[in-house]
Amino acid sequence: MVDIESLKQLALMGGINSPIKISSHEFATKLELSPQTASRRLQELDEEGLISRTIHGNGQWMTITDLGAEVLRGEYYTYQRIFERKEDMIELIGSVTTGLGEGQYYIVQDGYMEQFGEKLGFMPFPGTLNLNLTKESILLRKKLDNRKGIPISGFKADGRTFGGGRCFSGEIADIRSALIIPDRTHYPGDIIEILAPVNLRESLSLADGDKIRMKVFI
Amino acid sequence: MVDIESLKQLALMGGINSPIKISSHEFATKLELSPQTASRRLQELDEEGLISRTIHGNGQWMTITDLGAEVLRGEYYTYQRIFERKEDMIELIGSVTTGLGEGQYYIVQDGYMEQFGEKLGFMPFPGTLNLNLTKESILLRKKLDNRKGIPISGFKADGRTFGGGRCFSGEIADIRSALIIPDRTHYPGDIIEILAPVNLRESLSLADGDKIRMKVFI
DNA sequence: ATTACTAAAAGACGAGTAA
DNA sequence: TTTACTCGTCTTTTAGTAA
Repeated sequence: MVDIESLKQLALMGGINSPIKISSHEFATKLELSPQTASRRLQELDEEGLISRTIHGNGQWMTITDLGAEVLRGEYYTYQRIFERKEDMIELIGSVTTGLGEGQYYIVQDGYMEQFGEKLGFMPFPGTLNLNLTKESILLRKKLDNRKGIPISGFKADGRTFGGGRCFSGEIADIRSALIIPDRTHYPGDIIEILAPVNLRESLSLADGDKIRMKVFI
Repeated sequence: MVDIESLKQLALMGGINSPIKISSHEFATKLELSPQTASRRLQELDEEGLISRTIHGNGQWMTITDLGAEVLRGEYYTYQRIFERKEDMIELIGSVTTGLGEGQYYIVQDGYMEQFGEKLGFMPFPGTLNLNLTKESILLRKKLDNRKGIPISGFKADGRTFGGGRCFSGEIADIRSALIIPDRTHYPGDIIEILAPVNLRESLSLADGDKIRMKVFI
């Protein structure tokens, strides 16, 4: 179990962008803990790669690593999910289908992955799950057409252009996931592409044709 | 220490607005804990008044109480503070002064209090701390004039009208606080009114004339 | 003053069990 | 099936201490 509490405290002290100097004793006071425990917690965060430290005789300088920031951001997004849960939530139902295999090529691009990590709060498994929507869901899905969603910017890399798109947060069988809609989509409206932190096909033991429902927050 | 982890999980399951039915075993699975521990954690949350339950033979219905939601929201705002920390932060310096005593009358109005709780993430102590700004700080404060801040809407109650205003989150001596600026202020620009979850005068042992600095996120 | 070790005290967990 | 108790075990914390 990650000691999110200590990490959060360090972030509040400003350690997320720049190194901060702090002694175990100071830190202990903040957390209402003994200096020994504070010291040990910092050691543990260090060992887990969530912070990096340089220790001096009179304290230690530390920064929250990218990994640490990612953990905190994930936590932040969890709360966002709790409190920003829109009244409007649609439930799309569709059957699992095998896409053109293009999805993977696109989403693994650094230019996309970075944005996903930052804006969705998770690093997607490098592949999308495609659902062939039912007729009712196709109509429901259209609601998304005039929603902003979470914008993903286009970029240039390897001498070519990658287009932008929009994401919508959601859940599949309680797994946090996101629907991604490219701005210039080549898919008709009856197929959706889904990102998740895990391989949904494996995690949920899905095969082509299986029906599954996805909650989408709009 | 509050078991924020369990509370968060319940919120994710939807317990924040409506009662949810769940068994210790289900809950244990989610949290990767034994049913015994899950059961005990729910008991504790109940005893602390963070959730309320009605227990049946085959599970229990529970809702997160207002107190519980407040705790979670506080957590949410903490992360907001970490991640939405604006580059722009100003530090206002001023000396403690006794206001006209009007502040209290206004802010205790339900119409305001509800908004404070929701938008600031804390329930303010029913009274404001007034600071008489230094010359430099008066200039700095003007930066806020063209910032949106956190809008507080006006309302009608008891047959009269209460005006709106803007708040700016900040910190005084590490205590989360907020500066409040009424839309139609009667104060000149050299005095600011500060809200905090505690009585700042007492907590910080302040007397009139004491100099103190407040960080304001703009 | 630090950090961080060891060992004792405190607390959390989960198996077993009753209702 | 539940919830929730007791109790042994394991984990975490803190006091004491060294560097």
